[in-house]
Amino acid sequence: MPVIKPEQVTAGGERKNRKELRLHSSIARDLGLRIVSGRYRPGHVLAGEIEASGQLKVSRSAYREAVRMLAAKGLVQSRTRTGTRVSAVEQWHLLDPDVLAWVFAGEPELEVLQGLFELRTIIEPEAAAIAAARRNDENLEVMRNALERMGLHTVNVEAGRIADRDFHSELLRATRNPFIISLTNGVAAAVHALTEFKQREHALKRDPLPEHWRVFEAIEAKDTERARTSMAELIRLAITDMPVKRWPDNWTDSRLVRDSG
Amino acid sequence: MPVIKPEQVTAGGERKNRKELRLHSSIARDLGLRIVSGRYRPGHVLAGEIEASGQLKVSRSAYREAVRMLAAKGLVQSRTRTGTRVSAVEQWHLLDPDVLAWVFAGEPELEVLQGLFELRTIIEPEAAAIAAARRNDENLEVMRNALERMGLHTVNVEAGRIADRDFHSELLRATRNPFIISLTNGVAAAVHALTEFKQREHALKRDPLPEHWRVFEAIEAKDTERARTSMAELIRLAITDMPVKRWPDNWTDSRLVRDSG
DNA sequence: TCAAGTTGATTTCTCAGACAAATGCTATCT
DNA sequence: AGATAGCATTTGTCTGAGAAATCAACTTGA
Repeated sequence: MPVIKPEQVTAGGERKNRKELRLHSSIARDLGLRIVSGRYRPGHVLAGEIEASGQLKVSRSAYREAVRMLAAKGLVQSRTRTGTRVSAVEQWHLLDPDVLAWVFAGEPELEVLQGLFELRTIIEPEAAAIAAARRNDENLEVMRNALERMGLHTVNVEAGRIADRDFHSELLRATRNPFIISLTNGVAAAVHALTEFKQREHALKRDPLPEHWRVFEAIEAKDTERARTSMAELIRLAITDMPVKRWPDNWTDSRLVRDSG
Repeated sequence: MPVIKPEQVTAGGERKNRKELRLHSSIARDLGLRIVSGRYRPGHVLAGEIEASGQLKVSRSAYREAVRMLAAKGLVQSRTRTGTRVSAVEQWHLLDPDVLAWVFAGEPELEVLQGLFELRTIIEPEAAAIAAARRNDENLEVMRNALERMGLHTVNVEAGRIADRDFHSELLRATRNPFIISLTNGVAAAVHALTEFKQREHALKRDPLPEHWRVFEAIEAKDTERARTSMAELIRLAITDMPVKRWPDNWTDSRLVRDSG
C-alpha cells in the first residue's frame, strides 16, 4: 500500500489541495492517520524499517524521518530489537495540531467530540475574561475584521470558517499567555475541521454571528465578567449545533479512553 | 561545539542520570534547549546540514532526524534553499512535554511561571470537579497511595516530588477526558521541574500535604463543588510558595511574548 | 521601461548500501 | 535451576551521491 506521494497528488489533475507535503511528512501523516483512526492499535508493532520502507516504495531514511516525527508527537516509540510500536493513548500528544487534525480528519467519535467541547468550555470563557482585561487595540481590530468577514461569507463556506478561526485565535492571543496561545493552534485546527464536519451533515440553520459579536463587545468594553458569560453561551450554542442525536453521560467506552497499551 | 553523546555521559564516570538518549534525541534536546533558552532566536537560520552536522561531529542523517523532531514540535521550519529557521514563538508546541521540560530546564522567567500557573488555575479546579464526578475506586486508590508516599518523603526529595506528580496525573486521568489527560504529561513534567526549582532556592517551609488531602477527600466524597474550591486553594498556595519577589501585573516584555519573527 | 520567462546557484530532500550498537532469545555451563 | 555466553534481529549511525525546490540574477520581448 504505497503512500500518496506529493507529485502524484498534483499530477493527478487536481489542483494542489494542500501544502504539498514533503515525502517524510506524507508518510508521517499516512501512518499517523492509521494510528489515530485505530487501524494500528496501541501496542501494535510496525513492520521493520526495511520491509515498511519497501512496501511504501520509499527509502529507509525517508521512512525513518517520518517515524521520528511520530515519536516526537508521542504516537510511537522505537527500540532496537523490539521494533517500533504504537504507544498507549495516554502518551499521545493529543493537543498537537497535527495529531488533532488527524483525529478529526475522519468521523470523530461522539466521546471525542464531547472531550474537546468540555476542554473548550473550561478554557475559552476564562480566556475571554483574561482577554477582556489585557487586549489592546490591535487585537480588537483583528477580531472585528474577522467577525465582519464571518458575516460576509457565513460559516457555510471556507472563507467564513477561516474568519471564525481567526476570531478565536486572536481572542486567545489577546490573553498574552503563551501556553493558552499554544493551545490555540491545536484547538483552532480541530474546530475548523469540526465546523466542516457540521457542514458536511447539513448547512447550519442558526446564525452564530450574534453571540460572537456579544463576546466582542464585552472584550471591547473590557468587561471581564460579561466576556466570560457570553463566551460560555457561545460554546453552549455551538454544542447544540452539533448534528448529534444524544450526548452520553459518560464515555468510558471510547476508543481513546479504553485502549491503554 | 560537539553535542554530548550518550556514551560520553555514561563513560564520564557519572551514573546514567537519564534514559540514555539516542544520538538524534540528544541533538534534538541540544538544539531545542538553545532555541527555547533564546540562544537561537525566532527567525534565526541554522547552519546548513553539512556544516551543522560537521560541527556537531555527527552524520547528516542523525542531524536531519533531530531537525525533523524539532519541526514536529513546531520549533523550526525547513525549506529548500532557505534553510532551517527557528519558528515564531506562537508556532511552538509549548505544551509538548519535551518543549515544556526544555523551557523549565533553566531558570524560567517570571512571566513564564505566571503563564503556567494561570493555565493551571483555569484547568485544574475544573478538572478536579469533573474528576469528583467520574472517578472510580482505582483512581482513588492510586491518589491515596501517592499522597501517602508524599507524606512519607516530603517534596524536598525526588521521591516526594514524583508522588506529587503522580497525584496530579491520576486526578487528571480520573476526568476520563483524553484532551485533559494529554495536558497532564506536559504540565506534570513542568510542575515537577518547578518543584525542583523551588527546592533549589530554599527548602519548602510550609507543608503542602493538608490541602492535597482536602482535595482528595472532596473527590472521594464525589463533592464536585468542594473539589473545585479546594483545588483552587491548593494552587493559590503553591503560587505563594514560589520564591518570587513580586508578581507582575502584565508580562508584555516576556521573551516568549515579545519575539514573533 | 517593464513584465515574463530563463538560467544558475544553493539548500534541503531522497536514495542506496554498509557497518555499529543494543537487546531479546537460546543454548550451554556450573 | 540459575547464571552466562553467544546468536540473531532490529534500530541506529555513517558515507556519498544525485534529485528537487527555490531564490536571485539575467535575458528576452513587447
